[in-house]
Amino acid sequence: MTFAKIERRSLPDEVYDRVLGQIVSGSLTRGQALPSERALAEALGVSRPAVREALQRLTHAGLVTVRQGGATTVSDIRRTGGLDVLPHLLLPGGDLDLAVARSILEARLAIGPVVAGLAAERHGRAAALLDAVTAIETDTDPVGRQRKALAFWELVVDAADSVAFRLMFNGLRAAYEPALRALSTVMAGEVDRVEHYRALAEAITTGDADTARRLAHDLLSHATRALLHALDLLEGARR
Amino acid sequence: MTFAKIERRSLPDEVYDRVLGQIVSGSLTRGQALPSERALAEALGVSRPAVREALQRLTHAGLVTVRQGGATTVSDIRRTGGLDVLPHLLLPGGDLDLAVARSILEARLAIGPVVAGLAAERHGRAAALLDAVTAIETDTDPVGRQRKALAFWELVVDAADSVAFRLMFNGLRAAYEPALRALSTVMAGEVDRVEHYRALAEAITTGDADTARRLAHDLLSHATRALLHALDLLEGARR
DNA sequence: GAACACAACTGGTCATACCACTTGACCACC
DNA sequence: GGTGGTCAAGTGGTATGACCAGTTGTGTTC
Repeated sequence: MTFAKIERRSLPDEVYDRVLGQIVSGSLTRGQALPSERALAEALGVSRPAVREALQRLTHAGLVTVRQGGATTVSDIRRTGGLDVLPHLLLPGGDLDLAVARSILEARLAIGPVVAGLAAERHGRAAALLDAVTAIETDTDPVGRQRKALAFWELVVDAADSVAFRLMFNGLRAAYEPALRALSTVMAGEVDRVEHYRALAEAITTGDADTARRLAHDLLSHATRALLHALDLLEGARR
Repeated sequence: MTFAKIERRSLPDEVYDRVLGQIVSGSLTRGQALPSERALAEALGVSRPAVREALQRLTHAGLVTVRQGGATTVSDIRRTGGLDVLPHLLLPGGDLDLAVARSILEARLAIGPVVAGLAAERHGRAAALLDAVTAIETDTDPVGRQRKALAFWELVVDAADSVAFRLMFNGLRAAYEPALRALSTVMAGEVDRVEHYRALAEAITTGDADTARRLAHDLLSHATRALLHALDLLEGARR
């Protein structure tokens, strides 16, 4: 019997999720006006500062446009949103959006090999990488393995010494983490190939950038292909 | 004589920038405690709600950790920050951080060809892309040209039909835009090659993914090389 | 039709009060 | 010595009300 940390939810966070959910689900569309802060506060049964905090957060996430004296309007997520919206697009209403999942896996596939190559050029630390591989191997739970794989990639992206890739990784990880369980079938063929991770760690620590790129690509393309295959099956079932 | 739009700066935004500046400059380091909301409000001569809004924003940007009843502490930007921190890292105190600039250009170089390839597979719209190329050609101002090139790439990333890449593009653009002038020397060799953009638009609209990838890589690697060259010169001057 | 004034409404900021939680100190009990 | 309980002081979280700043629509005047 274990106890998990209790997740605290502040009122502005609840308001943020409510409004964001309406935007993502399409109930609130681009250009549409939100109720005033006062009206929203009354409707949601919270104070106006709570609504303000949520709206400011939505503003900085690029999801709404606020004008003093005027109505707050919904922005075009794709034009102005940032990576932190991605988790909400991936699991709208709790179900996996396959197109979003595909785009995440495509992005990983584009970035992973380059990051691995840079890490090899800039020399990752052998001990930490091998420890991370062992951690993947040791964890037999599908979700746990994915977490361990993420920890491995965190070390790789740190070794790449690129702040842009590092911050991107943070955003992609944040998107992916809520979907670990939903994606575990698709990801199994990747995270179960421990020897591949080990070889990648080896290539990085010996500075073999070409091999690192190739191995990373091999490793990451499996899940992308599995998802595309699942998408094809879905398309087929639809006809 | 033209007039530019007056940029409104809210008080919470000013507080956010103040605190973020301290974090980015290293005056406030990882794990360090910030003053309480009340103390900070008094020190900055603003109300507590303004400070709250700024701190909540810093929290959601992954830059500080707030605990009810306890002190707000500075987080590790690289571990928890998102892409929206990137502009602040690129131009800390107004001067270009070359390592950050390099990482942005490396990221572009990794992503651009893949996005171009996807756009070709998924067929970008010819007219819009060619209009965008004409806009690049027509604008002779170095900064303006870069803006037009960004508009071109926006069309490309839209044609790629990948929300993950699209949102990433938004973040990278936001990082890059404040540094257009500072980077214009490095970028000139790229944005001045209009015929290259035209060929890329052609490859995308005819669905030639391999050519699109190659052209995108050629196009984007120039600035990366120019910057690396500048970095080498700086290294040499330091010895 | 253009310019102006005004009212109503919106967002922006502040002050104050109170609640919820954390931390440290101290005490009691086993 | 270790555990649990209580209390005070300080922190963040929330609400209310007031007022300021900006926007929009309407009516009036020229």
